[in-house]
Amino acid sequence: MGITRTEIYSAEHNKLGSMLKILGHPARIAILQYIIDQKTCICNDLVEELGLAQATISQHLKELKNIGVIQGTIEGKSVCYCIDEKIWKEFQKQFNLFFDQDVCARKCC
Amino acid sequence: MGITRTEIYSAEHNKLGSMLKILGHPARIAILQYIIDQKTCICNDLVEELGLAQATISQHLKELKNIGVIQGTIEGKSVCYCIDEKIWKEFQKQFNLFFDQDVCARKCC
DNA sequence: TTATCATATCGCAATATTACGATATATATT
DNA sequence: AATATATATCGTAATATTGCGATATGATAA
Repeated sequence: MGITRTEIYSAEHNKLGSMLKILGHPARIAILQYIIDQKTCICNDLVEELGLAQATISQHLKELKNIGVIQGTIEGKSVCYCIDEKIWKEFQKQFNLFFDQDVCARKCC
Repeated sequence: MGITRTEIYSAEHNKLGSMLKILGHPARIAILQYIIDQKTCICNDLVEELGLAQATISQHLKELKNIGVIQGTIEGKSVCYCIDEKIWKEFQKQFNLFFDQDVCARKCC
């Protein structure tokens, strides 16, 4: 136990689930918001901005990179992060495909 | 460590984060999809449908209830679950408010 | 009342996540 | 070359999550 039984779910549900899971942390939402606000890439302003340790920020950035919503390019001695617009919009689309379904109950509730 | 430092984030980010976190599990997505498909309420068809133990399904249902996306009403000896349309749409709206932001990078990437 | 369903809760083991200090790596500056 | 700066990775402690068997609860049926 303790391990999610991904083998019993559809690929779509696993994919959507893992994307939502990664977004489901306030630090990662705050990081995304900061990147969006600054428009341009940022580096370790995040450490000061959020008040988390540098190692922790780096770890969150890695997870966001893993699902593809951000990308980082090396800029001199720092790294420039920005939103990957394509993945961002694709994810939003998938989310809305799920949420646009008719959720009206028939019998009870 | 090990505990998410919610005190350093805005209420909005914490709220959005916890909603996304709960949705970020394939079992809970599969449960929601099943409720949507059946339109009417269901009970422990989910145990057969998903192949998870009854205790596990019950726990996932509880978490979905906690964030308000589903509600359960007692129907004789079983419980009728359905989507709470109001919360559902409200959450979709909050999600899209976040994702509709202009994510275009200025300088690099 | 007793038996039988349906669901919830408890307790626990396995595993995952979060956070951080320490250290590694890689580039820029002196 | 030596130093400084920015970021990544490692190792680890604290905590959270997942899943399940066992048991409790609560309603219906016999």
